[in-house]
Amino acid sequence: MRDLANALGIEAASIYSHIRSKEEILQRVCFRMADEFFGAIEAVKDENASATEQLKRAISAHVQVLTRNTEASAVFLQEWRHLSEPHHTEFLALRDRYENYFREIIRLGIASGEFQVPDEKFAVLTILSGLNWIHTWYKPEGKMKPAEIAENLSAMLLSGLKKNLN
Amino acid sequence: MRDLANALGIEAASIYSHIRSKEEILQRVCFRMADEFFGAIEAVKDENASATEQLKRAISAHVQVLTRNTEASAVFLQEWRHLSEPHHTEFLALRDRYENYFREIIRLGIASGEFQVPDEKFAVLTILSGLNWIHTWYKPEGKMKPAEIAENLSAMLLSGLKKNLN
DNA sequence: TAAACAACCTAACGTTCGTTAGCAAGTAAT
DNA sequence: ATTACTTGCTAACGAACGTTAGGTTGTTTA
Repeated sequence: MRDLANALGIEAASIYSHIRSKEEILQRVCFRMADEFFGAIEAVKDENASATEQLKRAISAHVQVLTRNTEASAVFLQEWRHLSEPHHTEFLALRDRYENYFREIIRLGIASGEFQVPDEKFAVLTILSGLNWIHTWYKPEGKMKPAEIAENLSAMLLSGLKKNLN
Repeated sequence: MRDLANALGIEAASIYSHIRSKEEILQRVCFRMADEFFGAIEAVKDENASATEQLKRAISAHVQVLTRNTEASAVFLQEWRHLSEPHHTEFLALRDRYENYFREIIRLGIASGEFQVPDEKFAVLTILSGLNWIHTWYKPEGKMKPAEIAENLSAMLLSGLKKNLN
């Protein structure tokens, strides 16, 4: 709190004119980011597109949110564990719902014959882990732009490392 | 420290008969795990195998270490940031060296025509992110065994989601 | 058998933590 | 013009933190 106050140029105690507690900050960051992720993914939702196309768009949306808010994303991805009840439970429910977006796409892709996957849930976890690692190395001033990152990720996750003989 | 002492059934102050400081525990865990990872990957090293085979073995070795030490792995993957100098710098150097193992395999695979990759460093990061996410959901009593996890990960990372038309 | 050491204890240290109480000044609403 | 609200302040609270000092007891080592 004293560090935060210092960064704001005010006294630690003054923070409490704006928030009720330290945990409230955590809650706000976590649930605002959840909103951002849902907003982004819902904006690119398109029932008529192929599973491949849907997945590409979802990945792109996710990467955009992640790179636009690197610090809040780090909190969202790592610090939600420290949420107190009932927020902890609520957060996990939201995360599940978000994962289900991806799961639906995978399911659709399997049904349409586009995808071939060892395990559905496992596939989603691996995809999201690849996406969620970005915040640890992404730098806005780096040479790889968000759109390019999304493209590369889509390529790797869809086609893998193996040389494509098409 | 008091929590740790409680778990050990002794007083907090008694811990200091065994260690110099709290940070020493962090250092020991981090560098012991680094040893484990290096040991595992060096044990499966085989210059004569194909890049595909080498990558599969490296992934398997990594997953084995990760699942055999879930809690220490969490520390190794997340808490190294809190290492003080010079250990912080030393740790990063080790991590770089470890990533280079994978990078070499990718390079080899590109040279041999086995792999096709948008960006070499990016590929390694995505692979390792997929591996290092495991500790957040893996349960020894779960139905997916380490060997199976490694196999699924290899399949996903090598071939991607797309249906293989071989 | 004496000395050294290991592993624990109790008591307490100084610091940092999140937070509250109470007050002052500026701004907005009635 | 009075009231109420906002945003900041100083001072301080109790709790928790990592750690040290100094002592006791049992086990090794010389």
